[in-house]
Amino acid sequence: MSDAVRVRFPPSPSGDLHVGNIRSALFNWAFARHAGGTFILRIEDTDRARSTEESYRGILADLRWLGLDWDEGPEVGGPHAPYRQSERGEIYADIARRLHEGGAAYHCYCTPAEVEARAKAAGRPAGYDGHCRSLTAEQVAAYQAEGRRPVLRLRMPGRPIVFDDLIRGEVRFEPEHVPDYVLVRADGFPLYPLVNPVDDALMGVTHVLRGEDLLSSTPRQIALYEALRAVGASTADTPRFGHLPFVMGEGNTKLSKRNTPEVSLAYCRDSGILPEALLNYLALLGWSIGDDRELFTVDEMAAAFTLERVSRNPARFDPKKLLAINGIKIRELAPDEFNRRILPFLQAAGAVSDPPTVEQAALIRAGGPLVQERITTLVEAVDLLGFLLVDDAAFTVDPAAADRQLGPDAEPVLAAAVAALQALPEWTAGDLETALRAALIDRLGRKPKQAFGPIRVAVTGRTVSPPLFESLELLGRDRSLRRLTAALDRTTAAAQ
RNA sequence: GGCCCCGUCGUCUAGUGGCCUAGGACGCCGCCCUCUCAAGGCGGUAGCGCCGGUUCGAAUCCGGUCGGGGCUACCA
Repeated sequence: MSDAVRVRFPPSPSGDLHVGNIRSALFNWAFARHAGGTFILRIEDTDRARSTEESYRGILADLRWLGLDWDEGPEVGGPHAPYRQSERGEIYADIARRLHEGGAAYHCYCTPAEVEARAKAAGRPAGYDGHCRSLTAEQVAAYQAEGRRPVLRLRMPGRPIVFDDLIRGEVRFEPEHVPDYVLVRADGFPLYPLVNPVDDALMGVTHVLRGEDLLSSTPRQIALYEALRAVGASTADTPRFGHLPFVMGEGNTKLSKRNTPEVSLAYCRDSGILPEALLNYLALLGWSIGDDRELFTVDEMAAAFTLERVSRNPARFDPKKLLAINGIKIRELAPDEFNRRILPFLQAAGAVSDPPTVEQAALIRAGGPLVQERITTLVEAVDLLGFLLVDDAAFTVDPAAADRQLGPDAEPVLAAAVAALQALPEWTAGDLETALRAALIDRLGRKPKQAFGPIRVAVTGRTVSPPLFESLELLGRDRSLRRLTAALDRTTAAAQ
């Protein structure tokens, strides 16, 4: 028996990946990479009503976007294919039959209502009472004559189940709290409590790292592993279990897209969160690298990842901190890389063609560094660079910005600016600054704020922009002057 | 209700009996820089849920209590 680490991430394709899922995928991935083990992706889509092909494709795309590569699973294959449970129906049917024939599981004809009624009548807590554990042939015949169809239940061992949780330590369950449970529905549909451990066993999973919501189902899975071995359906050792703390929403609420859109990976991607930032932030939710450090790459995380440093407390998801880390990661990008990353956002906004023209590419190359340190998410690059990239015909001045900066007061400023700039021999940031300071501050006596505000709005259309003189240089003499005179005309007209 | 898990600044965390008058980060507040917005620099705010016990000594160990969460399906 090899001691190589094998872990898995088993999402259900019934929606977008959210930060809770991703954190779980990340920890499994890091654990596998740290140990030089295998990271398996398995799609739990037995529930056809809730599973969609779209979601399935989305999950693969999301994991690739994040850079969490899997060694076995859909599209990459592996020795235990197929890795989609919807394609493994025969395997589950066979295992169920062997569990039944081997006596580890039995047919139960009780309806849920009957089970509940008996528990209530006996004053016991809800749960199955083992009623059908040893039915006689006559009783079975009678039930069948009634037209009842049985579910398959696992026969739980009548002893405490104790296991050493990798994160929480020893956890113990007494037999009366873990009743016989359903493996296969009356219509033959195999349930999660069967298929999940069966696949783990068949795929040789050695460590199960998952959310703590599954802690109380662990004794049932341990019992199933034992049953599988008892009937000769598997020789796999029971894996080690480790239960990760929850990732919760704000307050003490559950994670929800309603109050916190950032929990959705799709939202993060579309708003310009970097995958490396999302991963770095999520790593902090329930794990620490130590040494008062919290910025690192996924590879550094994998190198350092151990379960001893996983926390037992639930963590609140904090979009503010995600954004803070995103800003840092954006600033860490090499300039070319930064420009490459903002391109899709500029294109989506219609500011740049696909592919960009030579002129657009040059403007992005020159303008990128001006905005890199002033944005928190990549979409914001559109707001800051848009004035530079749009056609003159499409250029507009934000009305609120015009109200604030292009009133009657602005007229002399704009007039002086136009005059000074028309005469300027060299159109460079340095010369532009010298000329404008001389014209507006020295000669007109304006404060810098009052001097440059109107020019900024006239030229960029906004009160917030990249540094003014560099912006003017990039925009070029003709376009700048045209915008300044347009603004001047406007203030003049308004004054009359 | 029963069973299980958890409890350090608002939030994420460091802390594994003396290095803790509890460290870092985000947030927030103030100041500096400054053509806007950022970035950056400096400073500040704020925490061991509570009660007992063990010990020379407890955020750290034990018990209890209170609080939060999960599970208790023929969902996953």
